Amino acid sequence: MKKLPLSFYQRDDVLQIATELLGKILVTKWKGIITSGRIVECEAYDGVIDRASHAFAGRRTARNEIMYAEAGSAYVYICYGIHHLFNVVTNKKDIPHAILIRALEPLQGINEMLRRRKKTQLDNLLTKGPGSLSVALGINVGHNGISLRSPELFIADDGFISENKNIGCSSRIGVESAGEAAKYPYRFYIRGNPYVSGSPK
DNA sequence: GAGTAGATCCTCT
DNA sequence: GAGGATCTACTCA
Repeated sequence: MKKLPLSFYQRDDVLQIATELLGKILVTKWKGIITSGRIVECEAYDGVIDRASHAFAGRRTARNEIMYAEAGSAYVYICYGIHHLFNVVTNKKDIPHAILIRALEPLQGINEMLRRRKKTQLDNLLTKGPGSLSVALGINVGHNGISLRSPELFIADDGFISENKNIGCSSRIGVESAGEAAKYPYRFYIRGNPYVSGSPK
């Protein structure tokens, strides 16, 4: 299992990167405690031309500044006052592409994830949905801007065979008010995986 | 099992 | 002052 190189994140095609992120492993290691999960669902946000993106039309504020930073950074922000959403920043500096990680399949540290989620038994809701997986992996806004190749938080490839992914594609979730952009087929997921959020298609 | 409402607070207008 | 890249519990069937 090895960390993804920066060149993985620095490419132009955010949709391509999003599909390739499926099957990769997101790992956090806070205070020596490792938790990890395989990425089974994500959504691409296509920078300034995507109305659903925080950076639509070049908006640049203190909150979304990280979207304009170097590829391979983590963009974490709070939604609805409660949920911490974890994004991967891609493309070159000053091009605000990002990919929202929406669901994981738990791998390591399941007991710790259960404790963080205040659950007693593993079910397929543990890391389903962007707010839930952030809690399970211990991610919060304090991690905004850190590198995805740091010792505490990184994305790795364990050789998951891409041909077996069986990738599904649909419109994004929770962006109904974004007009035309709400219809873009920018959500990608692994078909049949029980940890994918929303209704399976 | 499906549908709905409430939680809760930071950010930008 | 409004609204948001959501989750959960509760109702009803």
